[in-house]
Amino acid sequence: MATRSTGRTDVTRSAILARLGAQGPASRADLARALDVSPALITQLVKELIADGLVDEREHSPSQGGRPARRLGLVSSAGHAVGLKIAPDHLAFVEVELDGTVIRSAQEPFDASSATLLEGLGHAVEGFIDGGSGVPILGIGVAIPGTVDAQGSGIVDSYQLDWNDMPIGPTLRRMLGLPVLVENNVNALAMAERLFGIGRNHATFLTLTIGTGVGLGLVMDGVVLRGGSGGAGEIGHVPLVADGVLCSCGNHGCLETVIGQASLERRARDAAVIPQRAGIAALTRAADDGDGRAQEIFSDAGRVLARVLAGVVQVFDPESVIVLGEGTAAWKHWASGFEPEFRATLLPSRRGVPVEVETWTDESWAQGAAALVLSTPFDAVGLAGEQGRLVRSRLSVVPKPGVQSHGR
Amino acid sequence: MATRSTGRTDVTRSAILARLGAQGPASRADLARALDVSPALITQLVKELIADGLVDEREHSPSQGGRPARRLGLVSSAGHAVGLKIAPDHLAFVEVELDGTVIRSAQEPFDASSATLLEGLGHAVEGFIDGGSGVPILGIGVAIPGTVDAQGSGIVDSYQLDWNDMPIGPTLRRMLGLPVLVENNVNALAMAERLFGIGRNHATFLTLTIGTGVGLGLVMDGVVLRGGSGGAGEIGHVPLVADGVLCSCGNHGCLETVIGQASLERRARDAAVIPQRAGIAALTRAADDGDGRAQEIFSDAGRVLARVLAGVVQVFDPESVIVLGEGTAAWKHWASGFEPEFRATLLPSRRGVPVEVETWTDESWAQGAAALVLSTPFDAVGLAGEQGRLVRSRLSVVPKPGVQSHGR
DNA sequence: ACAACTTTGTTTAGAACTAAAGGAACTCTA
DNA sequence: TAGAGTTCCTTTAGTTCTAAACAAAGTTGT
Repeated sequence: MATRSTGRTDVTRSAILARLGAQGPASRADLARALDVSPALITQLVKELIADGLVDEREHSPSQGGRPARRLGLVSSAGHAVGLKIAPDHLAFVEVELDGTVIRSAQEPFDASSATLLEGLGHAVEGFIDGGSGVPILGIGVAIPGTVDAQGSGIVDSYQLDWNDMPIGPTLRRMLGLPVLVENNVNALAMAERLFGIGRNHATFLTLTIGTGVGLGLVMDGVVLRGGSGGAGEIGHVPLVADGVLCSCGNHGCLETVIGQASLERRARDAAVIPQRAGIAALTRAADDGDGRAQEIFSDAGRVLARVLAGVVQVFDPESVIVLGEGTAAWKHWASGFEPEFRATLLPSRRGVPVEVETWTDESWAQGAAALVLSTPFDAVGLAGEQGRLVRSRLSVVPKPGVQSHGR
Repeated sequence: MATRSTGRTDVTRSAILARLGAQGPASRADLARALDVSPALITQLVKELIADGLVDEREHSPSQGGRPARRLGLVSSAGHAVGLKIAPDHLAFVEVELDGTVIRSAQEPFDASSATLLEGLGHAVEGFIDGGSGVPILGIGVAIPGTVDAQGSGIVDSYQLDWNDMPIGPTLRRMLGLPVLVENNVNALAMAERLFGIGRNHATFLTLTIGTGVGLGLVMDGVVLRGGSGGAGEIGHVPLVADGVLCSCGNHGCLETVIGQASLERRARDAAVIPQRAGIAALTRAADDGDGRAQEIFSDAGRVLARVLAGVVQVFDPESVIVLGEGTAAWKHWASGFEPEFRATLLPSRRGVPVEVETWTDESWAQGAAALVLSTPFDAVGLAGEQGRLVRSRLSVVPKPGVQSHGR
């Protein structure tokens, strides 16, 4: 859609902030090149940003053969973002600085099927924010396992949560008076990866998330692809085995029925590799301890995944694949099956595609959610639309540290 | 990467022209909405465009409840584009108007392995242009079966043509003094589809091309995706059969070895459905004439294709799939296997994805190539880069009809 | 037939941005 | 140690675009 143009809001001011936050300190000249604007504009905007207390001048970087650059850094405490991950039985919160570093985090039980879940959710977020540092909150990012309406207003369909047209975005917006960005959890994670993770160095990559299921995030030319109806990346339901096991989606033989967590656990239990009541953690432990049968379960899954993912890499042509999720704890066991099969199945010209594993923590999902907020100043027009503009304006208006003004 | 902004060249002037060309006449208000600029700007730029003879005012459209709109139309003869398709043994040319209509076309034998192929190519294009209508040529689009360097300068690698780092773009640019845009043929076709075909009504869709092989074009949010190294859409080499038939790519059991033209022909010959020396055309005729064995060969292929394509649709979430290529002549036979399998394999929420067949002519490939030129004013910064800017400037400078000035 | 409403198109002041030219601060070469 | 070359940053004048207010040309309701 003939991408936008000038004027209206100060997109570039925010782009500078986002760039400094995401990529670390940089000189004015660096910024001009990176954002593809004239040095003149950077000079002028940086002057304002310094006056506003959002940016400060740091040390000189060594000369590159000419006048040495004066590096600029983000005053990362100038604004914070909150990330929220919604799971069927609990909520996970984080508060992060502009550069993505986690300030604090929390977990809380939650009942996604409760009749009063919307109020409960709102109060939980209020509670988390109130316990905060006093630094103004720019917005709330919410990661959900499911799909969001295309307009990005935050109305959620989720099979896992058993939600249908659930107005998460509108409700939180009304209760909190803050910008709220709702997105599929896998896409949110891809966004975080692009801003703060390995993806920082690639414009076009795939994120593969291994958890209870498998998911795919598609990032092309620096943009997270959402598909026609916000449902891109559903690799878990790629058809694999004709007339295979019945999948939760109603079809038979989806990838998830073969290499999903439940499938691995069942296989392990049937083979008595782990006790009947044990789960994936026990299986991972067994493999770590050298149990050959446990290792084989993972490497078999790796081989299957390899062929499917090779197909996607063939079609999508990414520079890199990044592996994420709770399941990465067992990745080294997956890899023994995955790696040889993956390489052997790729076109010769793609065979060098790196597969990198990102370190995973309990807070990673919520961190991904927070990245939704921090990413908004980045898109010129922006998926984020109205909410993105609100985040931008809050960022620009942020007062000198000290005074707070959340809500409103 | 923080999409660009204002200034520099008159991007929007060209966007107006492209929009009018691609979507037909529209009012000023329509244009403002479509291009996401202010009505004020449209008023001003249209004034200039009318003065330049590139746009004219047409009839009034009926009122929508307020002041009726005065529609604007492109003076489509204001500039032409040339499209060139390169095949191993021949070249196909078309000259099109700004709205994509074909003015004239030509074919010419060609030897892609000749030592003097570059000069030959240049002279062939010169010959075609010189035989033209006298309307200024905005640029040359070249569609090749292979990959182009990421910078878009037009250096080609092609297995089919047996080319390695072949400087098609630089050579033609030097010989002709015109903007030259080189792109993979499948991607060029996707671009044409987006500008002038069924894809006009969808922002996010797949094009499936069936010819000697199968190819995929990915269009998301109106942009043709090229992948990290310009090789996106290689569905022909998705791994399908473990330890299957050896493929030209060096791997075994690629999709192409199962449903590629050569494979169908072999199967038909082995079963004596067609004579030993006959090809796909004979097989199609047999199926058309009611030969059940021929029909089954196609429907079997359709079933296989359905499962692979369902996987891609799962991952990519397009609004629509468009089928193109010489092979569409037999699509109704493919479809009897494809349709039921495709629907049954998709997620319930995707099951309604339309699969539409575009009408196909001998000139379609070259028309796709020409669309490369006509699309350049559309991208804000643009894949097209330098060449796109040149096309834009030629479009703006186009004189009142009459005077010509190609080269230089 | 008149006001109220809607949509289209135009004008004007001002914001966002660029290009071009030049000053500032350093390195390299002779 | 002087000049030539680089890279970084700033200033100035001018372009592209927006926002806001308004004029134009219709439809609809009473």
